[in-house]
Amino acid sequence: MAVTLKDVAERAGVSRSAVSRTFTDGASVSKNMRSKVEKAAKELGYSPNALASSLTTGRTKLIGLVSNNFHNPIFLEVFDLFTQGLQERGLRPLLVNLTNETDPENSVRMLRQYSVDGVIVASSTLPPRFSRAFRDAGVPVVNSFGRYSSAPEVHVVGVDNVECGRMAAVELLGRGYKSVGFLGGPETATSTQDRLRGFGAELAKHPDIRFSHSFAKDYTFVAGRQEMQRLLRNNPAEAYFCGDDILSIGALSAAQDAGLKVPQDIGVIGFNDMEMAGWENISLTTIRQPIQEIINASLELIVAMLDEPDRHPEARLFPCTVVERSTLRPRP
Amino acid sequence: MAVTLKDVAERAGVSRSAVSRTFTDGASVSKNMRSKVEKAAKELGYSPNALASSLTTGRTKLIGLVSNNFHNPIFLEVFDLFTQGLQERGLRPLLVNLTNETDPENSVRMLRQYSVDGVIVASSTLPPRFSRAFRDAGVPVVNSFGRYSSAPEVHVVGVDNVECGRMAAVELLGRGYKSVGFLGGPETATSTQDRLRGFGAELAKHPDIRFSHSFAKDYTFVAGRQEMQRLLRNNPAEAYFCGDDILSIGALSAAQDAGLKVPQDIGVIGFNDMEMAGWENISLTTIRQPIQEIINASLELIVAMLDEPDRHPEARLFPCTVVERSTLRPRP
DNA sequence: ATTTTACCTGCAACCGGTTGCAAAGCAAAT
DNA sequence: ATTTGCTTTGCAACCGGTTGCAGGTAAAAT
Repeated sequence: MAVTLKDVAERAGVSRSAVSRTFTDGASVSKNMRSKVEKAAKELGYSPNALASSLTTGRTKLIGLVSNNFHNPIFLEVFDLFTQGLQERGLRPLLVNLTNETDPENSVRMLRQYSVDGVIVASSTLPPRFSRAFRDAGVPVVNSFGRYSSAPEVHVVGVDNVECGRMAAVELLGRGYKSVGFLGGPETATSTQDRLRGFGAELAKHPDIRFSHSFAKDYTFVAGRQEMQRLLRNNPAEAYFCGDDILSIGALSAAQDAGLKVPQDIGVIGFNDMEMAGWENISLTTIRQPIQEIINASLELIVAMLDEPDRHPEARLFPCTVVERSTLRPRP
Repeated sequence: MAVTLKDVAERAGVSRSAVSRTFTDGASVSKNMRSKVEKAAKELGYSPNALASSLTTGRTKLIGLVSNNFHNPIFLEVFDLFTQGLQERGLRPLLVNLTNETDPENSVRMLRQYSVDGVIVASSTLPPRFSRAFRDAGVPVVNSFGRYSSAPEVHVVGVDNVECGRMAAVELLGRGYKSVGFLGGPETATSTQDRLRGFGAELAKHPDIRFSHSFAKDYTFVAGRQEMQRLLRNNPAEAYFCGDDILSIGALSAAQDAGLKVPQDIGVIGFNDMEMAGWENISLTTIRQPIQEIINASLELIVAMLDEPDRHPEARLFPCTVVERSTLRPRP
């Protein structure tokens, strides 16, 4: 069916090695030989079998792209950028959906069967034991959007969530809100914990400000809306820092239904700056996470690890910025 | 590094073939042998290399998941369902991002290098020459969300867009709108053309109804908003059938900015029924595309083609349904 | 006890490439 | 003309599995 090395070799009247060499760069082939082989290859429509070559080279150029986050539109952007970035570098993403998967062993096996050269874990909610399991299996790992740790076990690329929490607090304080709330994502997500910590730390400097916090069940519209509805029933704060933009939009919807005007009656600041946040009918003030930079750095790291698998784990953190739109009242 | 068949064979004191056979089902192995091998395998942490075995079996269990649509949140659902479905069937998705790719040859080469067993083209906007190129390369193809044709060149799974256009028209007429518009996606997309055709065909039966049509540049919020802004400047229709939900939301945002009340002053019906359409702050009346069914059928077809590559191409179409929410006025 | 049958197992070749090694080719240097 | 040194080429072994075939073994049939 498919045309192989041998076919090309026979057609060109040369050895199989010669054909192989013309298709691996850095190999020593004469001009003459190369053109002969290329001619034959073109005539037959040959393209080398990456899987077969991986057997001897030990490189598949396959990268596991692992996530459990298939409900947050921001991850569509993430997948887009990752797949394009990998393609540009001659790598191919093998997508692994870890929704409902709790056993790291299982996913490790799945990826090892395909001898991936590396794994990118793109998730802020996947427990660290997954990344660890990949690392223990000897596969290079980068955890994108993962938790920063001063002694990272695997490469981590993302933002400093503690700092982001602080930033949100500063922003709210700067606008003169006297009572603020943290409406976080799932309490178990480390990103949530970290942001709350930063948020709380900043507010601790201002004991006159009333400060409360609570958590939504997931990073979803419904969860954000429900939690805000609950909050509104009982002496709500003047402004909330929400766990992400989707939660914010849910919260805004609850506020709107309650007849509250934004930003006059209640303020909201989100997190991520997903595309939707900029839509005119939403116009969410939010903290922008530099996705493109995070992804570029992740790709850079994973590529670097291909040559240097035992590279010492590092954390690369990028600063976030406040994107002002219409859901916080102006500074006094 | 990795533990191989040979290692297990040596440890168990048996031949390599024996090990191979215990891991391929349907092979003839005695109970005794099996337990010996499994013991050794477990002790060494062996799992077979799928790529190596693909060399002889001709099966990689890799399926190319090809799309150019990384900006429409509905596709996150699509990817979610496809990846889960493939995983459940023991297949792995190799994701290919065809954004900005115009040359089918190139993508064929990419997938052939990895000897994918099949390709799922998940896109309503990718030109048919891509699917055709895969088919010509001898790779089983299913085109999901593709255009229905009475003589399909490849397997197509989706909806009857002509019928959907008709359905939208019936719905608008039923609500007593006297002037209606079609605000389509890119004119070049076949799905757009088909829906317009169905929409127009139904309206042709009602010459008293004013009917106009125009196209947005992409299936995006911005494009929908812009096009609606343009329409509003010049004697707009009473209700519009938009190319998809994202366009609808953009259009609604323009209407809202113009001070129009929905559904009193203007009506909108969308297409897809993406998650967001159900959000309370959007509450879009729309035509639901049965995504889950489309994806299940696509998976069924691709799996069937693995055993029967020359299966005659067929089209599987699913009926759409109107999901009533709040953007069309009630029936008289 | 002998033959038949069914089931297991190992050998060795093969899948489609890669690569170390040695021989061959060639040009420059002596 | 011979030597030297570099480049090019083919041979053959190998990567990690699979599989047709033949020989071996044990159970069933005679």
